[in-house]
Amino acid sequence: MLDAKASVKHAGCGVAGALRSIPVSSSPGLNHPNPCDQCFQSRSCLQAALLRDGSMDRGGMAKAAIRLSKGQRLFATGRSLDRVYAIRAGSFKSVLRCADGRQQVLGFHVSGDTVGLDGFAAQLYLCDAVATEASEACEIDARALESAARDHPILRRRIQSMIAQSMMRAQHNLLVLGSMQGTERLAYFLLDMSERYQALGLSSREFVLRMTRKDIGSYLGLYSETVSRLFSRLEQAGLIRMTRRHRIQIIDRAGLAALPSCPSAH
Amino acid sequence: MLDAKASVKHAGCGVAGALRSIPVSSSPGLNHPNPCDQCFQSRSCLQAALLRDGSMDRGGMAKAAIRLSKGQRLFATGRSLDRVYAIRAGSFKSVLRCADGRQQVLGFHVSGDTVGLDGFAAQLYLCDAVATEASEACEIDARALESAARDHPILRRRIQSMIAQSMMRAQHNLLVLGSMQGTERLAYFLLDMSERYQALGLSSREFVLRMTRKDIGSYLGLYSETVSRLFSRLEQAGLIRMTRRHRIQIIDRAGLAALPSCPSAH
DNA sequence: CGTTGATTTGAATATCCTCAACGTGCGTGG
DNA sequence: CCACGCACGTTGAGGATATTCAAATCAACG
Repeated sequence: MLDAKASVKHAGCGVAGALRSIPVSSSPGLNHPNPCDQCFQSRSCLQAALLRDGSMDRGGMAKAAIRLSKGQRLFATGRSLDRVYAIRAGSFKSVLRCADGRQQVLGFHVSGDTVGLDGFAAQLYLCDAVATEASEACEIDARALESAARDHPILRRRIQSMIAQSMMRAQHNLLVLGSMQGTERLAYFLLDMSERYQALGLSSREFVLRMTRKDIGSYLGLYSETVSRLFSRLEQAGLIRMTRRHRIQIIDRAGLAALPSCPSAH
Repeated sequence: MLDAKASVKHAGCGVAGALRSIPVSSSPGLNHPNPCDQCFQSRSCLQAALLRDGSMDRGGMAKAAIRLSKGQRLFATGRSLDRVYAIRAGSFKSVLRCADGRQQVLGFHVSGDTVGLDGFAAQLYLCDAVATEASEACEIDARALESAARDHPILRRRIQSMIAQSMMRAQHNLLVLGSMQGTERLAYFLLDMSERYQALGLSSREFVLRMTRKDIGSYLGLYSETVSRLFSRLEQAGLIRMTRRHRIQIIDRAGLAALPSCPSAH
């Protein structure tokens, strides 16, 4: 059922895959871009739960959706968590903000992801969620979700599974920042994004990175100039190709996965 | 009630304090080294919950305690989570293990801490817990705990609060690894440990680090040689004093907190 | 009291940061 | 529609920081 070794992986071993390998959930996220009859019946996805709950009517998904332009925040660190959000279109970043102005990008989120769940236990948003392009998200009332989860074990386990994913992702990223060097971190990032786009039914070989070099840098613990240089180096090595700066084509997936890795890694 | 800015801090601002500032919990951990009548009455601590539950009798805490020698594991990554552990004596490290042998120390735990809770949502241990010295831990049955939590809102919120703490700690450490340089990371580590010992009623000014330089290095994303050099530099700067290599004395707390910080930090 | 593993220190090197200049693409408004 | 401004991205050079390999020192333990 569960391969202990497979549940913790790293660049090239498939992060998204590993995160998905915890029991319970078979699909990448709780949300379908379009809620389907099947999930409505099984009450296994967030939309279905809310439909049941009456807080959102069947055909009226769009009514509950919020539109955000680039740079707008979905929620802010420290605020009381009253809603979580299902991303319907576009993309977001999670940002941890320090009192002294320092920032750390904790993650990126695309259509189908749910954001805010990492603060579910704390009942507080643990970070800011900022749109990295014009985006659309669907509000989900946290109380309604909690009560729906109480009644429906499947939904409850799904939510648990998603919270667990954010925990595992955070811990895995600690490994990335703590024991990989720049090139490897970037490769890990690209392969991770590739897998996530694939999980969305999009191409895993070619995709557009919606975030800035600076955001990638923050996420990977590097400066934007370094990120830029590493992109160039990967391109020169024939592992990727870039067009118009944000469109990435992965040429040699295996090459990315098997970069000159740190020998001992601390 | 809650200061949003205070809930995310960094080196020198008091990590442990920040982590404690989430609502619900007033004390640093769920466990008292010695369960008291008060907490038995309020059913607000783990021991009390288990006493109530009958899985552990009042005076018999020691009977349920496990003794581990240095290097032994309390649990292993990927295993099904059936127990969490309250540390009664000694200290542990959490280690994330990669399929390729790479390791990352995720955190250190001392007496009074509870380990394993980060995997509660996943129902899997997300990391290894390894004793860094001869230690003693108290088994807590996860099912019993869950059912006790169902009946007692106070206990439930305590557990939620502890899970939230491990999430916040992981995310905060991402900021440390992602946007601080070596000296600052080490200072952050020392101040964090200092606060944690203080929370235990021990001296915050002088304490013994039970882990190796290599473990500290892994935790901070540095090599053990670098850690050693940074210790020496802090000592030469008059900020700390070291005796017998592991006993640390903090001379100038403010100086540690206000190190030449990264100007822009990505 | 000697062995062993951990720690410290040194020197050379690699990596990454920093500052600076320049190029590119995008959106705005003329 | 084009020109302009502006934010973002790329590239270069030099310097700071951390790694790597090597050797010496220290402390704990049998």
